Amino acid sequence: MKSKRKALRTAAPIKNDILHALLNSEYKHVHRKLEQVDLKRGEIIYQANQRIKHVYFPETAVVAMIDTVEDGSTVEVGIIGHEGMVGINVFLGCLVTPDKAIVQISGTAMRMKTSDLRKELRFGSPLQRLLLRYTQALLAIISQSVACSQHHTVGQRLARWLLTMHDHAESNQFEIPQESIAAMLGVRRSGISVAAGKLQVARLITYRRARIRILDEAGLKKKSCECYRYIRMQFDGLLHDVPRFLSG
Amino acid sequence: MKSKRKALRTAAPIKNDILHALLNSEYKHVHRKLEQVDLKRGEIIYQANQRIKHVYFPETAVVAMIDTVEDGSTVEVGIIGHEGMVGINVFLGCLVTPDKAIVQISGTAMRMKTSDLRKELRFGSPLQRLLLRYTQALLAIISQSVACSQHHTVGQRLARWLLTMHDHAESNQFEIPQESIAAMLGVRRSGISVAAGKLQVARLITYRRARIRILDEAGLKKKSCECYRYIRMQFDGLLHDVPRFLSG
DNA sequence: CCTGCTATGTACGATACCGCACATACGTGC
DNA sequence: GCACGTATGTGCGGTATCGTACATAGCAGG
Repeated sequence: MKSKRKALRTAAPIKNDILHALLNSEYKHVHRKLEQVDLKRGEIIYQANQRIKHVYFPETAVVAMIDTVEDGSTVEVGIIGHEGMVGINVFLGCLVTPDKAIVQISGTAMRMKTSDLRKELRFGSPLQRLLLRYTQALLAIISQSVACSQHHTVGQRLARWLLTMHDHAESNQFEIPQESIAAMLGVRRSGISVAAGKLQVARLITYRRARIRILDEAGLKKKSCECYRYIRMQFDGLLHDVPRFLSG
Repeated sequence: MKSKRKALRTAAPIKNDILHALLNSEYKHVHRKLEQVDLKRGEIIYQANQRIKHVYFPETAVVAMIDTVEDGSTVEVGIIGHEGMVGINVFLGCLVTPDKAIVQISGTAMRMKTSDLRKELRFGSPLQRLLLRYTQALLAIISQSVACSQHHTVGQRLARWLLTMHDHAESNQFEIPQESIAAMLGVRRSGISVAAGKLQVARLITYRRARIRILDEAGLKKKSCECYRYIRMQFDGLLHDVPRFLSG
């Protein structure tokens, strides 16, 4: 088992969980349609209502899905890292994306043409099962976001966001200006400045010119709303067959 | 009455859009697993984190999906009427529901055992395609709800909610106390009282002891945020093969 | 009729966040 | 070192909403 995986990895280390979970043979098949790309922070992968050309399986990159309302205000509806896929709408049968997708943390991703994904989605395939399950997690997380933006304070939400980003970055340091965080939470930049300032005096983070360092994860969890744990639980559930899920 | 209902069921009038969209032969097959039930306003169909025993295809009933946060506050994350199915998580491969489902408008629904649905979900079946597509719409609507609760006022959101409910109820009168509306929007009851009062003096609605009547739909649309149109568009898209979707 | 429950209207201080403006700090390129 | 663009800190009046409390109104039952 271990050696098998290792062998596969030496050939081509698979850093995306969905791709990694494919059976060996299936992956070998899918792999030919994949192409590795570098994604840079700020890069816009999808514009709202644009036709989707590729879906992306992030490896080290982290991508945010963003909704924009008529007055130009924005809010993040979901975050996608190595556990998921960007472009779930293709899987659900839609050719355009309702929201914008933007790279939050630079890194690599594997991408595949929309048409190729559709071909790979043979009914009953492991890939299809994995994507159904990922959709389930995404739905749960987005639902929780509705409650979160309605009931939790900017301070709580900032802590939650930092923790989630920290998990995805797999580093306790990453780069992002307050302006961007404000756009994600749908609040003023100065609101983030104040909230981040409080976390800083509490010695939970340091923030210096777009470079954030997490100092005290446990402390941040205390400041954060329950949504962090909830989101974490959803993502963790994807990695192993928890009994709540059908094994398929 | 019983014989009449039986006759109705065999004859045809299928009031749920998903069931209705099934090919004739497929529906005949599925139909044997369906059972019509009456749902009363306030009835709780699912409790959060409970195992799902049945999925529901509303006919005249309208059901809300509700998220509850730790301090007990609630918010509606989605609304399901004759266009959809309650229990989409089963379809996505999960045996429990993350949120509560409660009947908002009394009426009928067809229901099916979870296990039966899973059997019917042969890969590639029309039912599966319809549910994938419905999931897509649901995802889009919930995403929009995140933006809505973040950026729009209670007044706008109330107007949006009334319009959406009005569409689902297919009547310009329905019953619901302000307390429930407040729980849906995640605000205080008195906030609804004030906002509804404004709509009343503007002669857009009348509100008398839980009985709401829509007087001026066009006027309400003007007060409402864009989210109404957006949600409406998503639901309408389910009914016909819009080019954005794969016909597949 | 009175009683009691539910639904609604209203008021008021507290607060979180907004919109905006401005000053300051950092970092890059010259 | 200096200039400039970007990032951050801070302040202040304005407003939406909160939390709470209380009064009234409609309705059902005895």
